[in-house]
Amino acid sequence: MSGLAKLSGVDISTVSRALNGSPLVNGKTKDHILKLAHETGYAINARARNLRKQSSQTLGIVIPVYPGSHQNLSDPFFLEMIAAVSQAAAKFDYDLIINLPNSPSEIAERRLLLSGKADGLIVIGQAGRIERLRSLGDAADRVVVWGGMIEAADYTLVGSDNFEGGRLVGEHLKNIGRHRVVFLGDIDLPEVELRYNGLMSVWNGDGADPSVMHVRSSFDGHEAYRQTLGLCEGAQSFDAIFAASDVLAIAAIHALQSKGLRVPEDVAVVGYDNIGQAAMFSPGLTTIDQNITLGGEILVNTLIDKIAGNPVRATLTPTKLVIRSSTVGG
Amino acid sequence: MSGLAKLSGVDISTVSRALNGSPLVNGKTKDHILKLAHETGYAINARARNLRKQSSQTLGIVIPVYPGSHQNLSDPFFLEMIAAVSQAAAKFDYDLIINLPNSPSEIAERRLLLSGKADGLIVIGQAGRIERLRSLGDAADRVVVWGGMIEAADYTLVGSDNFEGGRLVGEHLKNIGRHRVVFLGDIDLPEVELRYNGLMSVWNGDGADPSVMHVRSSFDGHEAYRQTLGLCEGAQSFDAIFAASDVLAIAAIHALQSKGLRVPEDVAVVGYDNIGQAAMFSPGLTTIDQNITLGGEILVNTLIDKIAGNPVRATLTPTKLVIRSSTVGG
DNA sequence: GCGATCTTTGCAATCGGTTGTATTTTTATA
DNA sequence: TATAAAAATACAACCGATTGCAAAGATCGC
Repeated sequence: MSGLAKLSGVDISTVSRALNGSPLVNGKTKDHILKLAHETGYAINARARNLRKQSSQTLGIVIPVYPGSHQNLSDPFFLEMIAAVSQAAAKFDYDLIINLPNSPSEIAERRLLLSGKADGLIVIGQAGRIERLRSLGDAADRVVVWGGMIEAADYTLVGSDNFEGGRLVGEHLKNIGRHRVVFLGDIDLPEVELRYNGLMSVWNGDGADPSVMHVRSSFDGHEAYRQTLGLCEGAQSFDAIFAASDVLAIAAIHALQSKGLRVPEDVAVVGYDNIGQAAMFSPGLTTIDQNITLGGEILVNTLIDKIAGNPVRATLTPTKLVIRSSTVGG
Repeated sequence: MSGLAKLSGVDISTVSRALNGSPLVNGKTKDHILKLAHETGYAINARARNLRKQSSQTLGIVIPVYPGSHQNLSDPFFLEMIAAVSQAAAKFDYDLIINLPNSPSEIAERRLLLSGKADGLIVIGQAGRIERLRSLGDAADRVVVWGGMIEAADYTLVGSDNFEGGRLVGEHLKNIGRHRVVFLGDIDLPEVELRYNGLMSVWNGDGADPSVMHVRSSFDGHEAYRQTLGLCEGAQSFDAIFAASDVLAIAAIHALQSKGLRVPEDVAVVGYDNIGQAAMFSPGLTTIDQNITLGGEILVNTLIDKIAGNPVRATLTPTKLVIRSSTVGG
């Protein structure tokens, strides 16, 4: 910038104003400076600007996938969320720093904020970290969490309507006459519990005689595979599986087929997320679409609002059922 | 930091040295400062430090997925690569900025570098941007590209051995007696051309009478699906498909099955990448494993070497065939 | 016990912008 | 033409760390 100042014969403060489109600069002067800047390929030094302006035009996204968490980053859900958030942030000229903590206790998230590397943080999922999120203190002003709506949260939450998602699945299964449903997932996780509650709500109080069995599985496909095999070997009969994610559903289908069961004739299977591959794989997967792209946009909009000091409240994004007859037969 | 200086009664220069483990500070003084820093939750201001040190401890990763590129970020390959690079960078205490250019001509990559937001750049894939990569000029000192080894590249390349990958597939198909092979992909892309060449090399000069047909498809699953349908309706017969990515292979399988063809009895299918879901989906997919995790590590190591001014050269990561009998029948 | 040497600490410049305020130049008004 | 108002530009402080160099304090040898 001092180079540009010398070239154009004005003070660097004028160069700075010209480059930032300030109305305090004469039109001709501004054009001249802009031309020189273009010719010399000048780019404003972000480090200096960040220091002076006390901001970094960067958001952080925290993906809680550490060794031993039984979920890895290649779960398409996370990856589609990263894409959605990145694209939304770009619209505001924000860059995105991605952070994968190495352990549940790591405080890399706060580090990003306190050190000023990021102006705000998007945390994907609250499982196992609710306490820590609640103790963010003033840092909470610059954090938005993706997750199921829970009472205990005093931080800003954005998430899809997990209860409604579960309800839609329940309704659909009921419509196609399935009554012995297995819920595959870990209901200790807030989002999963809400889906389970939604499923259960369908049969509340009516005369049917459904049975819903909970089979616990983390979000790891291999665990779901083993659990489903065990299920097949057990005494309980069932005609449908509602899995807490598409990855789990696909693993379950694989396990069922390896036991000679037909999908959907013997067992209907429904997943959750509608990941990009869900439609492409065979059999195509019936699932709940969380609209991750919209979710990412709302996360970013909400966070930028918070950074600007505007009050925001928790947001639910809509949820819809995507039926592919190959897994639910109807 | 000036706060810490006041608290501990020393100059901020001493605080700085203590926090950075300089041997120029008395042991007791250092302990005292560290204790205070811990108690007050102090974190070094990265903005100021970056400005002064002329570095940002941040790498950028550029994923060339723009509207109209017929490939979207949810291709698990990209996403697994992001994970691998992010984890490798974390080992060196580097953060990772992810950049998704909006158009092929966008210069966001240079912007990250010139503005100092990133110390170096990892570019995933060189398709359609070879010229621009070649014109990086001195910026090339801080750029590493993931892609197939091509002569024209005067920038640093890291990639898996695409020729060998193609050769392994060809050999395998030959071993199981398939001779009318369809190559599904776009051989105008350097990486894909190498895979194709590897495939062709298997039959060079020997007495067999194979036919290899090239069916062009971008990396978009829907296009591969349509192309495969067209193939089934065409006059040419074939008993194997080698697809340039797992996403394409899965789409092709889906298309074949919708036409009543059996995989692998009628048509064997092989993919490329070994994405995490490849093993889980049914039928499990035979494919080439590029070892993305290792690739990500090498990318980061190489880039950090370059940033440090060390000379580096192009690197090939190994490639291996992963056979799942459900798609190749043997 | 005193100069020489080694530790430890402080001072001040620096990184490259942004921005409040002062100053100069231009334009408008009387 | 003199003067007030407006526009354009320059000056200088500031953001919060790092680091070369000078200075102060501690230790040592003789």
